[in-house]
Amino acid sequence: MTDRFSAELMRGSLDMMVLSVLKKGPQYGYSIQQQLREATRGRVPLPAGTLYPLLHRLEAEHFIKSRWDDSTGRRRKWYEITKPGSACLERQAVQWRAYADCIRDLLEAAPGLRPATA
Amino acid sequence: MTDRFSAELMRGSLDMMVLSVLKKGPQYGYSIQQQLREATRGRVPLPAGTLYPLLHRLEAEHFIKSRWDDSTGRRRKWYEITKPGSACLERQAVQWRAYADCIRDLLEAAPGLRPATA
DNA sequence: CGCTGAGATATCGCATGGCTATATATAGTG
DNA sequence: CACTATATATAGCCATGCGATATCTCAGCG
Repeated sequence: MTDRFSAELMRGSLDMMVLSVLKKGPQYGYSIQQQLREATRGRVPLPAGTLYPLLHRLEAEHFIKSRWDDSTGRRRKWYEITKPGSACLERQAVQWRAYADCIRDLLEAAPGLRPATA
Repeated sequence: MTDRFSAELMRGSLDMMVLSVLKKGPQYGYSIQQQLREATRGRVPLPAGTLYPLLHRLEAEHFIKSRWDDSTGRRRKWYEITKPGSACLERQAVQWRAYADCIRDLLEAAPGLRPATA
């Protein structure tokens, strides 16, 4: 029931997910991972090998910026969404909603694929 | 406004889209391409370099089966969805709806990202 | 009749990006 | 002390969408 979503399915939305988490406030990598996992009831585990390269990419594109916090024993790199990042997120959200509607229409046009309630 | 959706966004749903078109009845490659483009108002153009390898892959997985029609001058390869293909499509549709709901929740949880109507 | 554009399929090679495995280091717990 | 959780990072693999390119047929036009 609550299996994780397939990697190929999530591809293309992961950036948006991470940005949407950061939109609520600064976070460090590990906490983003946890928040996403909890918010999706375990269906988006976002492994470290995906998360960190993704954050580096977003930073290289200036959609987020980071600073280290070495004050505690655990080195943490805090990330914050930038203004271009917010704009990008907004664009992605708009595009995503249009896409979701598009797919929904396609699925409903195919026989025998109506949602369970039908 | 009606730009095509980004490749990365569509990745992971293309198989499902093609299967959902074939669910309505047998089609040949070129006609699948046209139907998808029209049904999505040009936002899913599905170029030949994507379409044909995709069809070969689906056939290798036995989700669709094909036969040539050489009766007309134009060689056409007709595709038909199989029983396993229908089952696969149904699974993908269920997963996709769950995923879409999941993303919607994430986006609505982020400040300033509510749909335009809000 | 040759040219052009649409119809129709196919494949190569590149680019993107998610994942596993691995590495490193600290903190807390039995 | 061993083990788990916290915390970040990278190399290399793998899947797949796309542009470019190649064939071949047919319809229309001058």
